[in-house]
Amino acid sequence: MAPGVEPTRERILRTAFELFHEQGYHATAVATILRESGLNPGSMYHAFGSKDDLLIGVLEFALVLCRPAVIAPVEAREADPIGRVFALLGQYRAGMELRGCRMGCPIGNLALEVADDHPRARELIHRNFENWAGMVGEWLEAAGDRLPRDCDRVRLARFVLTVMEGGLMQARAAGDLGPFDESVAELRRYFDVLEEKARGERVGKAGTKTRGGAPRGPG
Amino acid sequence: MAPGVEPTRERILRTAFELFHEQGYHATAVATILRESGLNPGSMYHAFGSKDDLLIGVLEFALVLCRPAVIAPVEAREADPIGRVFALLGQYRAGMELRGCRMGCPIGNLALEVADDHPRARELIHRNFENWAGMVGEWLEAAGDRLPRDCDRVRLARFVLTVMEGGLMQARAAGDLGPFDESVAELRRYFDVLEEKARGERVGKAGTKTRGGAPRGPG
DNA sequence: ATGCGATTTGAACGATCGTTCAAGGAGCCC
DNA sequence: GGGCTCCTTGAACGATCGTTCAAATCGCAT
Repeated sequence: MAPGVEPTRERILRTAFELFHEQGYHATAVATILRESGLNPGSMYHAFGSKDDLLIGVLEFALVLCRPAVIAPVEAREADPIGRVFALLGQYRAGMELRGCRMGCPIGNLALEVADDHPRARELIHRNFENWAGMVGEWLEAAGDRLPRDCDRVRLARFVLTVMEGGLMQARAAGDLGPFDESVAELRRYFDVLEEKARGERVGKAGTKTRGGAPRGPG
Repeated sequence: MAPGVEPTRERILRTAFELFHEQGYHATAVATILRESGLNPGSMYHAFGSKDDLLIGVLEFALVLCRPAVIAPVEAREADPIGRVFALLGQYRAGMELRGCRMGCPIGNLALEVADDHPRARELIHRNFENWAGMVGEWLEAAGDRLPRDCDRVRLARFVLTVMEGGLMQARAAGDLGPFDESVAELRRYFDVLEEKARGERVGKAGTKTRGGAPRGPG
């Protein structure tokens, strides 16, 4: 293959991913995917047995794409683990703003449109969510004692996803980022409370166990 | 019209509402709506100019249905204003459980499927959300000084919707109510914190004078 | 050059999509 | 009963849907 020429399979996947994100699964015709990717039916049906198979491919594609395309940019820009959570939310916000409050989350959209009818797709959507939340969970683990001892990091990470998806949905319906911003603000307030509680736990611990000093650990 | 015979228009609306909820908008064929409602194309196109018009009708229908079908049962069962919030979430949970973690919220589904392409539908979905959150907001207002003074009731009501929609989405993807329950548990914890803070404000107010700024009048 | 599997071409298919409309009741006022 | 309006009937339409496949072409080892 000549350099710079995208392999057929990936070209279809990328095009389909974009179109599913823009229009949804059912509203996207195979003919449109072919036109946008500049390919013929036979090429697509050589790579994917059906439109449903293509959907599965797209969801596997998204699973692979998540860390490099979504998580890594945030980690590059923001070092603080809790700061990263809100930087991630800010990144989705920026995307929505660019697109005029349209489209939202590509996985979330498919979740509500196809999860009930395509068992394999449902499973992959679930894994996309778990993958996303798992990476946020790593950040929350890294936050260490800045979060309360009894705070379930995995659960809190899923909650971040909950707030993001719910916020994006309402922002899209409103045609305005207000509902998203307000949801994130409530989440921020929740995190503030958690961090404050953890601060209390640290000074209590410092008094009885280790030497006194700054509540924060080593930089 | 004979008693007990449902008017054509309402029969179509109810059938379409159910099918849109079960299968989504694009996946539901007009022919299916006609079959399920036992009507002919001409009857439907006499009442609604197009499938898109029917979608609008369904969203107006849902707007009217919200208080009697969703809010009223909760208010009948639970008297405590904050208890009502979680009773409402419990009601959606029960629905999801009955349906084997399928379908989710009928409005939320349409929000992600059609909001971008149907401006009038987007507006009505937005009004459905605002209506729902407005009623939850009334409960939060009624909670009076059980919530902190600086707690924006309207914003918190939208946050409840955010958590519900995000939780339903993940529960559907997981095929399990776990993610919904965990999201609601985090919200419960948030409410606990807010209520505790409000308790602190109440004893502070009863004892010493509050800090600067215009003190609020009696709730 | 030749042979051969992998890939692409693009016309064509049957099914289903949303929609139309001439014809025919149903109910009601005069 | 006649006439008018409102509503229903159901066959049929053109468009578009996802998909197929025989033929052509490409990539490459021999």
